[in-house]
Amino acid sequence: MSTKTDILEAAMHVFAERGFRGGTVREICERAGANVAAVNYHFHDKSSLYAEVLQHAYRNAGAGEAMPTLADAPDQPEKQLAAWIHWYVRRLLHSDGTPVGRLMARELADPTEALDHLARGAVQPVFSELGRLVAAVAGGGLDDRRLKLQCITIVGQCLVFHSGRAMLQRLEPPHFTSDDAEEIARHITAGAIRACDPTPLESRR
Amino acid sequence: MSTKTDILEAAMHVFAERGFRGGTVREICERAGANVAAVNYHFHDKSSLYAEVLQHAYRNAGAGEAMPTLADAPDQPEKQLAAWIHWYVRRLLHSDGTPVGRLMARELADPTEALDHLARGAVQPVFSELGRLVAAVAGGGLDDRRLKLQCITIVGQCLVFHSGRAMLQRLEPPHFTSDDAEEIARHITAGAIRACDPTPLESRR
Amino acid sequence: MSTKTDILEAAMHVFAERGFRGGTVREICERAGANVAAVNYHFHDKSSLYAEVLQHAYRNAGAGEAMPTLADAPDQPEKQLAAWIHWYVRRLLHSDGTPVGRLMARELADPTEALDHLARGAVQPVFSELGRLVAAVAGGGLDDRRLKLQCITIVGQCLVFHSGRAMLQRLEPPHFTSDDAEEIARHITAGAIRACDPTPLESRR
Amino acid sequence: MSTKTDILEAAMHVFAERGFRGGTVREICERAGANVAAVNYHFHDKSSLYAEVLQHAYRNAGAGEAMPTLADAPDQPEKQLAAWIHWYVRRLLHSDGTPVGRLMARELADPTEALDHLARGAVQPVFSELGRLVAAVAGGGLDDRRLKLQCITIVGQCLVFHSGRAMLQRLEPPHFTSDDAEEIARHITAGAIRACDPTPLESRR
DNA sequence: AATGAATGAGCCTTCATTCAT
DNA sequence: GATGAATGAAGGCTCATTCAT
Repeated sequence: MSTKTDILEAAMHVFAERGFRGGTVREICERAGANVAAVNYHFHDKSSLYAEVLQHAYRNAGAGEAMPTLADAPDQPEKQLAAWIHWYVRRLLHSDGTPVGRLMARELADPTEALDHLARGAVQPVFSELGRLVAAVAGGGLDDRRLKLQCITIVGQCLVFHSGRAMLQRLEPPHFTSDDAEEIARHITAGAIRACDPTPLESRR
Repeated sequence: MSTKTDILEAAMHVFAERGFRGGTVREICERAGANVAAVNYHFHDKSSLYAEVLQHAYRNAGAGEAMPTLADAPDQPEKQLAAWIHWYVRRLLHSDGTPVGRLMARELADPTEALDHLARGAVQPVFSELGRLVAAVAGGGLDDRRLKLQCITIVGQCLVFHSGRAMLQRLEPPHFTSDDAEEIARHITAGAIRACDPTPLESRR
Repeated sequence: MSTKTDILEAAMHVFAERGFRGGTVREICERAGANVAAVNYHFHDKSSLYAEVLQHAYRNAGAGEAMPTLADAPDQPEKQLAAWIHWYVRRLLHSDGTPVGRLMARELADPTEALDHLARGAVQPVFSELGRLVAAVAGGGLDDRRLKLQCITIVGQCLVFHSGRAMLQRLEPPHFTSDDAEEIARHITAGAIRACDPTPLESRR
Repeated sequence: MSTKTDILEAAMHVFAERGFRGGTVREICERAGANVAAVNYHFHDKSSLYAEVLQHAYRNAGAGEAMPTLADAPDQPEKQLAAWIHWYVRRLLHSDGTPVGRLMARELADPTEALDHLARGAVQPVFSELGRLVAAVAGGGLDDRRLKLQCITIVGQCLVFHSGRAMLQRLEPPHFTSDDAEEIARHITAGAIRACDPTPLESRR
């Protein structure tokens, strides 16, 4: 049983680094210390292996740290939202263990059927929790549509530091790295809390 | 001269649909009605063709509309920032004809050397203009680092509606489409302008 | 294991007939009854296959007979030198089976990196033995430089009957063939022994 | 008419350096400052160009220095033979102008129909002269067959320093170069004169 | 349960040649 | 007389997959 797991682990890294097409069965098997035919033997297909890799990666993704929820401190929504954003940014930038981020980015650029499972299984709960937190911070001042917009833009602000990494490195010589996770999180949190202020823009003047 | 353009156009679509590795020279040439050797003759390389496709796509993306700049109305920075964001979101979501978005997403997920040229040549000026606009709106109230953070998060909020498209479709049944460009742009603009307010968060309470 | 040998054998003939550039992997594999990918699998490269072919051919050339050495009869250097020359000429002209001669001639006319290996691995020991024989016949009467000159010219006299074959056929209607190996060897030997005589040319008159 | 000559000249060098198969029409035309189609326009074929190149090369080959003949000094055959050998070695090693030697070596390793013309037109007269010189030195002491053997081995000794160049460089660190032409020629001459001595080998002891 | 050998499809590229101008 | 654009055939190589063991 060790061989199968070894291949899964090796494939995760290879696919993350080179993509589905770029990663070769030979490299995966070499890295796993297995035979070239092992992939076809254990997973029938390169595609099937890839699907299992995505599942495996997502299952092991949240292993590191528990997601902060509103339920943890129902009376301190702003603090919890800040904690959530910080947690999310850290998760994106510190890709120490499993390279979920890269796999995810590739999957978004070139969706396969594996994305469906991921959406429902792994992303949905995280996104729902963000919805609850934002709603609590806004205190009911946002309708459903604006609430969703707000959640998406928060996620977008976090994601850009990961998915736009390659471009940022080429754009801003003193670009942001994983060391700046806290600064980034504070910036996004501040913007998010202000945006939840139901007061219309004009009346603030 | 038509053959070269035909190949460029065909390659743009093929690369957008299948990626650099997945797209084959044969398919490109077939689509362009040219010989397999034509790519080599006109572009020397598959890689070089890809690089030119990226440049071509990015340049022709905003071909319809000129980018709003601060210089167009120096005394109305907020209006110009709003215009810029609207322009940028529209550009991302209305990919009529040229599939810039997919090309860029793929390139970011799996950078090739073509990204270097693109960053310096085409992206930098757009990003710089955003910096000028945000600085003007903030009225000097932001230091350099916070200015950059703000620019990146604005771009991130726009991008997520495009790059996260595949996920949003699977997450929110009434998801946002290109028809909602204006609503999205308004939301992002509002947040951006509030974030430029130099008043500390606490004092507003 | 048969496939690998089959390919080696087929490649030897194809390369001998068409040269390294002219011989195609496809033709080799067809001749060996193997798949096109077999070359890559067993030899990694067309070049590597070529290198192995050269070694294989040179090694199997003298397979029938062992090279005569001075050590075989230390007190009869002239007889051993004669034997060596006879052996060498026969080896060149009787290319039964392995076409070493053509391979070598091509390689010399258009050296590849395979020549380096060949020189150090296979040719050096043969040439060194000739040096020992000539030195013994000369009885110490030749300095190092003249010794080397003598060895090279002996080899040259043998080689010309093979490498110049194509020209000799066109020059001398009753040209020399492999049947004349013994006569040729005797002629060269006689010249070589006279040349080893340390007496200056003039004093013999 | 300049273009045609330019191509001929360029092709001569390219073919000498890379061989017939290795040299590309494109490189030749580039070097000649002509269009890619020029070769086919002026010579119809790559093969036809090659044939004309060989002819051209041989015609210009002896341009440098006149061949020493017996007729120049009928009473000093040894001196003339020495001069002839020296002339021949120099011609082989000093490939300053036209690279005839390399073209010839390639042609020998892989004969085309062009070799027939060369044999009769350029090589035959040179070889015949050598025959006359050797016969004169031997003073009638050699039968026809031994005479021919002797001529061939003389040529072989000269040739090996050119055709075996690549191997000699890899075999003897202080190998012989074109600077050593005179030393080489003296060595070969000495051997040749001794070999012409009709006295049987045994009687010299 | 697992493997080393072997396969066939397909890819990028090169090259001599042709053709309209 | 000469050329730039375009072609088609072929070549080396890679890769996922299969098969006998």
